[in-house]
Amino acid sequence: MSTNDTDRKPARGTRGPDRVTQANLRDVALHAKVSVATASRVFADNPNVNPDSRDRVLASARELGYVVNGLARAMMGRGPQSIAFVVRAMIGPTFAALAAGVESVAGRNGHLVLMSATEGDPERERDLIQVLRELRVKAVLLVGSTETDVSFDERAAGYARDLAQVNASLILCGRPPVAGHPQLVSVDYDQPAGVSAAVDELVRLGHTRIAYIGEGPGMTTAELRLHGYQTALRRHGIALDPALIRVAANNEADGARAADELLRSGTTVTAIVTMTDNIAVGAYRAARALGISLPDQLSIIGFDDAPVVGDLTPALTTVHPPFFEVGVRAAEIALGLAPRDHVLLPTRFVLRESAVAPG
Amino acid sequence: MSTNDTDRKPARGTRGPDRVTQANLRDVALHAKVSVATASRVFADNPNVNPDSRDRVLASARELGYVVNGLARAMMGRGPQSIAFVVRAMIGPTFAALAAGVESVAGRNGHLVLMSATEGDPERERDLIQVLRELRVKAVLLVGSTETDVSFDERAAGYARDLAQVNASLILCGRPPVAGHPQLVSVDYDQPAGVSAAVDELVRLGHTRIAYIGEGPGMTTAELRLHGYQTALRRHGIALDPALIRVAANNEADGARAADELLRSGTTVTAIVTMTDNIAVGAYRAARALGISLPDQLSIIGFDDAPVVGDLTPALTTVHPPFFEVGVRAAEIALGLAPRDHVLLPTRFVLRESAVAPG
DNA sequence: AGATTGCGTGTAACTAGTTTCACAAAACGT
DNA sequence: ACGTTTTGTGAAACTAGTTACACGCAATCT
Repeated sequence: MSTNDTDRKPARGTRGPDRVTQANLRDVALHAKVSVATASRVFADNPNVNPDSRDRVLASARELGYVVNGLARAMMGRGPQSIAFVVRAMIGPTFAALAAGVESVAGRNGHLVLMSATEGDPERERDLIQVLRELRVKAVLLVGSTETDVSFDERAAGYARDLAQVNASLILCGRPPVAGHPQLVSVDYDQPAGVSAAVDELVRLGHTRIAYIGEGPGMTTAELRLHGYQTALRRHGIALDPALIRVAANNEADGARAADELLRSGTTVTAIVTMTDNIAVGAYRAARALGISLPDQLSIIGFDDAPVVGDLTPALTTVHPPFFEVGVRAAEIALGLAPRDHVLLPTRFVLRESAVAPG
Repeated sequence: MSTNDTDRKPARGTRGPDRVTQANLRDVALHAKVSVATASRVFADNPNVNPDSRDRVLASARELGYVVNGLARAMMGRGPQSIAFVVRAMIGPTFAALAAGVESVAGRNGHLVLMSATEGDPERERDLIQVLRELRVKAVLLVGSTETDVSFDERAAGYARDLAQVNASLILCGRPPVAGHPQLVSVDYDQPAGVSAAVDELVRLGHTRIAYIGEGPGMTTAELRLHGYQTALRRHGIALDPALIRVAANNEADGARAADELLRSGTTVTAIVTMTDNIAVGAYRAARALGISLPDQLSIIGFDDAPVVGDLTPALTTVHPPFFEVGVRAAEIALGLAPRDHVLLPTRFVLRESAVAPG
């Protein structure tokens, strides 16, 4: 035994010169005069260990500053697993609420959450999923609106296949199931229904000249919300007027620009439904700048129920999407706590001051 | 060789019955008729590999559906490392901006970001850091306001020590350095200076009865911002009136409650500085409800420059903290791209409509 | 008393990679 | 043609754990 002892240099690994080599399980076992197996059992909370040995191992661990190597553990399929949260950009309360929902479930169940942003770059997306696959994450949540073209559908199906290879799953959050690939589970909120509810309310109030401002086609959220507007109007027997549909990027400045153009176009408009609260705020600005009084001369309804919009003048009527709940449900599926079925959560229409009967 | 072949059962590991065992490097090497060492070199992008062997290995890998095991790699100190982002709660644009800053740096440098919430529970915080330590993260960013008592300071120093043991570091974000532990690096923005700038502007406009509404003592952000108010008043030779300092939780409803009590207390108040925009929005509500006209009868200045507050009526004057930049700088230190020095970033005063000369 | 059960433990074989070292063969220089 | 480098490769020893299996010994059961 003593030969074996001297045989082993104090720091076996010949790494960096300054880096004090970390004590490992072997060192602890040796110091506690037990086998590695017994030492391992102590840290794995295996009950079949003599209390005496356990104490010696724990004491040695403390003395040597031993910290279990979670990576070695993970390799054996032990220890906490992780799920990945992949989003286009970490922006705003939407991201925060979704992330919080995911983390709350993961945290409660001893899982870790990896968060990454793709910046909309498919190459980065692909690289990221490759890395996550190598790290054997349990699931990848692909969060948010995505391109509506087939290229995304195929990409996503490829990711799902690749992930399945390592027993991981892909879950889409905040966008609907992919057309040709029903096995690709989606957790979404009913975006068209949300916008339809807004239109319904305006029609009920007596509006017929209802405009829509939102992003142009290409992304799921843009198309779904526009679609909600169109189907609601059709359902009410109101003809779609192309002059009433305007394209704007999802920010206040461009929303203001689009609203300004719309309001100065000469077309009669008594109400505007916007794709997002951001655009609605832009519409407020444009209307104000043109001397249009809100809400009596123009009703505006947003979407997202962002913070503070309820304190605008007039308080913005909007649609509240259950972002936190989407995160929760997606995480539950990711962890196998819920069946792998598509989920479509309802939105809540929030009637405030900005929608009234036409003047 | 054929004996060796049959000797190995197709699925060596006797794991779950349905789970098709993953091909590993040995399988690939065998299939490509090279040694594991050579196969390893192929995936490690080691140039000393015959193109012919490389092709055979890659072909075998494809055929067997081989995915490098990143966990095994990580154990060897290869592959992507990760940094952890630990926050009290994943709420609002503050969290989002900080997270985005961290992720942008980490992502660009091939690192992964683990995000977790403590919910303010020190036990969960401790467990979390233990897990992160075991997983050999490169750094833990402890984000946001923390308790001001010594218990936190000691806890944090303990975390730093524990993390140092595994060559990881602790970085505090959005709170100042810990008093007795200067080695504990902090990345913060100048919170007192931000509030002071708000007070300075109000004094310049002619206000002397300037109230403050914010959280009570106990957390760093609450104390720093209040302190900025107090020092600015003192600097201007204005006596501190305890009746002008009100406590409110950081939300609109409680901000409204506190503002209501203040405005109905009989004390003269011509301006309110609030700890956060949330509270400022509550103050708007309370003032409105009491028939006080904004901004001519009452100036209000917030802090955080949350989205949409610039579109309130009147547009909220506030202080813009560089949250994204804080995240960036913290991540740079975490990755060793910047020196381990304390960072204190400036805030930007955003003058809008809610602060005017007293009526 | 003899058989049976069960606890505690160690050996050795796993998890899946990387890397050092030695050694051959090919390429290059004289 | 001969020595020297370069290149490519494989065996084996590492990274740091877990765990199946066997075995000794003590406690309980017939």
